[in-house]
Amino acid sequence: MPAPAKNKRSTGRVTLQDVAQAAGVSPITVSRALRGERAVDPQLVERVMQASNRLGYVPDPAARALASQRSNHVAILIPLLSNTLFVDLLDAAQKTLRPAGFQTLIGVTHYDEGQEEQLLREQLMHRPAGLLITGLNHNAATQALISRSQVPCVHLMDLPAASEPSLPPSTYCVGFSQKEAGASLTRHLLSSGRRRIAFAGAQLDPRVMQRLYGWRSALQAAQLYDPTLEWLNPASSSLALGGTLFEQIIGQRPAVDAIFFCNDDLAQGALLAALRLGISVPQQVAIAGFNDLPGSDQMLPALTTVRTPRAQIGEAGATMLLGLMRGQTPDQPCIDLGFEVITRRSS
Amino acid sequence: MPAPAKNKRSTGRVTLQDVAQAAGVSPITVSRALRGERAVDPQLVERVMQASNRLGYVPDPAARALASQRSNHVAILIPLLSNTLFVDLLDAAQKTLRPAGFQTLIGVTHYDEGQEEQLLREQLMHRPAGLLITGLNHNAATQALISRSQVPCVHLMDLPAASEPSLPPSTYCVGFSQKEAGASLTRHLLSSGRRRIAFAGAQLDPRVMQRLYGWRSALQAAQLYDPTLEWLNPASSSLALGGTLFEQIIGQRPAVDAIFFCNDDLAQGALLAALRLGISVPQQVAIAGFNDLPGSDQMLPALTTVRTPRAQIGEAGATMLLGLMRGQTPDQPCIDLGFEVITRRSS
DNA sequence: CTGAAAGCGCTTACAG
DNA sequence: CTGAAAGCGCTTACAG
Repeated sequence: MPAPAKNKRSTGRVTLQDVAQAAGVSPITVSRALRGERAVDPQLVERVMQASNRLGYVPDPAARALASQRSNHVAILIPLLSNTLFVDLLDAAQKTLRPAGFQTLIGVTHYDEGQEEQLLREQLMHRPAGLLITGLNHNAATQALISRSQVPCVHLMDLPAASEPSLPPSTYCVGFSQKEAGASLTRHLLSSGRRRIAFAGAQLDPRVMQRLYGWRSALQAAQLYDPTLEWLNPASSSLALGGTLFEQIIGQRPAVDAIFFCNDDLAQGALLAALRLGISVPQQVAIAGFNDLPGSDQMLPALTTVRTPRAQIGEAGATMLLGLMRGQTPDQPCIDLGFEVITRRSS
Repeated sequence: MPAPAKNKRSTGRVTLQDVAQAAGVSPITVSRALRGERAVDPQLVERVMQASNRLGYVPDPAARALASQRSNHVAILIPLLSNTLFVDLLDAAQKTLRPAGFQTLIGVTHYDEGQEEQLLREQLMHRPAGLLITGLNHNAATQALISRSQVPCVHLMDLPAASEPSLPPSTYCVGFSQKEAGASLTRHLLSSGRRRIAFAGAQLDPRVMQRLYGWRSALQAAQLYDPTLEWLNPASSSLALGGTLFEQIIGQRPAVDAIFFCNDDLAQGALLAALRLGISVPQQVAIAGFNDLPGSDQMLPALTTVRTPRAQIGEAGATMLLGLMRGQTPDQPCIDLGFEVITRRSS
C-alpha cells in the first residue's frame, strides 16, 4: 500500500528512499546493495532485499540513466527485418541480452547508409550501454559517431579480410568469412563436375559482394572464371526476382550448368521457375543458394546451400558485448564462427 | 566547441542551460520553445532555435522522462518475429512512430502468456508513452498491468466479435474479422464446387481459432460441416509441418477435395508435398492458405489465399495511438480494415 | 507571455 | 563498510 501523495509532484511510486526508510539504512546503501556494487554488509543486503520485495520496489531506469549517464539499452542496427537471417540474429541477441537486464533498441537501416547514420544518432541520444551493428563497412560519419560515443560496439556477420585496409583499432566482430563461404560452395559445385557456373546476386550489399569475390577466386583457381557469367541486380532479394534471374540466365546462356544464388530466396524462386519451365534440376543445371533459410530443405529438389551460424553469431556477439560493457577486454577481437556447405538434391 | 568540464560531475554535453544562456532567456522558456508547448513569443522561439542549432543541442531523454514521468518509448508486443506477418506489422508501426519522435521497444512473446506478462512488466518500467499489443485476448495479469499503468494502448490484428464477453471499456483496436475471413475463404471453396473441405491449423493461437470458427460456420450454413475434417496441431507453423499435415490428411481421408491451411507457410509446404507425391492440385484437391505471404504467388500452382492488411493495421494502429498519446479520443474505438480473398490456381 | 524555485529518483565523488 | 551532500538535465506547479 503506497503512502498517499504528500506533495505536489509526488508520483506515488515506491522509491529508493522508501526502501531505505523501511530497511533502516541510507538510500545509497540500498542502491549499492541492490546493484551488488561494492561491498555491503551481508546482513544489510538481506534487510534491504526484504524491504525492497515487501514494498514492490522497481528501480526507475530514467533516474538511473540521468545519474549515471548510462542506460540499460543496447542498440542494434540491422539492414532488414524481412530476411530471416537478421531476425535470427536479433532473436539470439535479445535472448542473451534480456536476462542480463538490457532492453534492445532496434534500428532497421534498409541497407541505406544515410538511414543507418540517422538511426544511430537517435539511438545514441538514449546513451545506450552497448551497440551491435551488422557488417564491418560503414560510412565515415557512422564510424565517427561510434568512436566518439565511446559506446562499446560489436560488429556482426562479417570478418575483416586478411588484406583489409586497416580497420580502426579495437574493432570487435563476430561472424564468418563470407568470401571463403562463397568460394567453398563454388568448389563444391566444381568438384561435382560443373564447369560453367554462374553467380546471381541481388541487393549487392557488402556481404553479397564478398560471396561474389569468393566465387570468382574459386573459378579463377580452376581456370574457369568467365566474367560474363555474373548476374548482378541491385533490387531486393525475393523469390520472384530469383525466378526472373533464372529465366534470364537460362535464356541467354543455355550452356550454364550451375547457378550460385547469393541468397536462398532467390534460389527457391529459381527452383520454382525451373519446375514451371520444365527444366530439370540438377540434371540440366545445378542450383545452389546461401543461408539455408526456412523452406530450402522442402523444395523440389531440396536446395544445396551454405548454412550460416547467425543465431550463434547473435549470441556470441551479445556475449562479447556484455563483457565489453563490464570493461573486460575479449581474448580476441574477432571470432570466426565458420559455415557449412549443405549438399542436397539440387546440385 | 563545448566548454571544458568545470565541476566533478560535468558531462560536457550541451544542456538546456547552455542554450538559455546563449539565447538570453530562462531555461524554462527554452524548454517550452523547443517543445512548442504553450505560447512563447515568436521572436524568442526564433532566438532559441538558432542558439540550439548553433550549439548542437540534443535533449536528454532520461532527464525528460524523469521530470515528466513519461518517456518517448512506445512498447510493442508481438508473438513472433519469424512470421512475415508480424514483421510487416512492426515495420509499418515503426515507420509511423519514428517520425513522430518515438522509439520502439519490441517484446517478442512467442505466444506465451507468461512471457507476455513478463515482457510487459519490463517495458512498463520504462514508462512508455504508449503501447501496441497483438490480439485482444490476454491473461488477467496482463490486462491489469495495462489498465493500471494508464498507458494508452491499441490492440492489433483482431476485432471484438459482436458476441464478445464484454471487453474492458475503452479498448481500442485495429484489425479485421479473422472469423469472417475464414468464412469467406471457405465460401469461395464451396462456390467453386468443393464439398469435403478440411481445415488444417497449427500454433492454435486465438486468431487461428477464429479462422477455424469461420470455416465451421460457413460449412454449417452449407450443411457440410464434418468435425472429423479438423486437423489441429499446436506445433509452430512451418513448411515442413504443412507437408506432414497434407500427407496425413490425404492418407487418411482421400476423399477430401479441398484443404484450408490456417497460414501460407503450411499451404506452401503442402503444395511442395503434393508435387513430391504426384498429387495434382487443384484437380484432385484444392489448397488454400492465409495471409498471402511472400512466395505464395510463386508456388506451383500459385496459392489461393487471403490477403491481410497487416501493414495498414500497423500504420493505422500507430496513428490511433499517436492520437491517444496526445489525449485525443478516436471517433471510433475499433477500426475494421477488412481482408481480400485472392483466387489463384491452387483452387 | 515569462521566470524562480523545487523536484523527478537515482548515482557519483568525497569523507570517515 | 556506510553515509551526507551534491548533482545528473530536464519539467511541473505556482506566481506574476
